Amino acid sequence: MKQPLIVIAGPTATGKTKTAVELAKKINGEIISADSMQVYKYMDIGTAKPSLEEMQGIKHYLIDEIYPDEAYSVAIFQKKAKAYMQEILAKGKVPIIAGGTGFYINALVNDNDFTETENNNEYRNYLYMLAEKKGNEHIYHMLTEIDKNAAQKIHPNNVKRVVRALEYFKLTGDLISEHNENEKAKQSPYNTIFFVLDAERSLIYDKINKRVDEMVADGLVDEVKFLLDQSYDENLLSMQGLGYKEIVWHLKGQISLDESVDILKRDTRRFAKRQMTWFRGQCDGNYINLEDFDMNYTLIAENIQNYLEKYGIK
RNA sequence: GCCCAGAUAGCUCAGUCGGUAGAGCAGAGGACUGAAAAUCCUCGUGUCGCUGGUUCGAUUCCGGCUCUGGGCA
Repeated sequence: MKQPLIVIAGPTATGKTKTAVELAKKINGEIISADSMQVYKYMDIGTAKPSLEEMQGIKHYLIDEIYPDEAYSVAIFQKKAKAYMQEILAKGKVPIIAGGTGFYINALVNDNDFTETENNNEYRNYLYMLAEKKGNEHIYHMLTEIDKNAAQKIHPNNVKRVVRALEYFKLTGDLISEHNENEKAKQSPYNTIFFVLDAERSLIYDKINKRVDEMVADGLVDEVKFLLDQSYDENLLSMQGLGYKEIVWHLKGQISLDESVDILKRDTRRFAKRQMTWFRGQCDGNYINLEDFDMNYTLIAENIQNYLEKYGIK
């Protein structure tokens, strides 16, 4: 019997956190965050991190886990999330995965293999330099010679992925295309029950626009200023998050606050769209339309609970 | 009231020396397997303000009207 795994996903600003908390209260659960930005300490407003009140006494994992200059990745997420799942189960509670980073969720659900390798930033930087100097086609051609199948799937302009494919070969001696195929063919070790929060596009965009305004009113600019004052560099991965890079531009005097807010709204809308594409294409989820429940998260959680009971999961 | 300029894609505008039109932005769709809030790919038909006229044919020329700027009174 496979272990059940409850996932609550959906685009940004749809209320994943609220839903997860309400559900946790009902089924004696604890929440593991699948979010690539809420892991960072000090980054609260811009990541829409739940406050202690909003957590309502439910324990959350992988929130405020690391400092903004520490490394984080799918592999780290997966490793930690798996450990926390066991911890929660050992307590006799139910782990609930909640978050918007689809890539992370997939890695966990499918238990993808991330064999340990050393960091090799030198080679990575070398490849970037090559792309810069000789053009994207140059490193793409290198990939064609090593791993034709991978090259076929990656667009030459997608330098990031071309570099990763080359790097993967350098580090492991294996072809990334083979690795990916093997991982895709794998059966998930879990009995995953996947819920995707959803709503009319215009409604989600509306919520995003409002939420960004609220973030600014709540002191987003000061939060970014604080991070910079703590000498967290603007080039850090964490500082590339939505709401951080845009405000940095403003603080550096490149654009007005209004402009940065408009760009932030737009980029967040685009992000939500990408999330929806991901969930649509990658995940076999049960869609929950917020409007069907009048945005009432207690009702939504109840609905999820009923579903779980119906299928004998909890 | 008079004069001038404009009225074209959701927005800002280009253009058609008369043969029903195109950029940027916004937006839409997709990819993704150790950076993923990242990275990358694809997508442009709209009563050319309304209404008469000239013409084989008008968004394009001419007249009138409406609206919006600016100027003069």
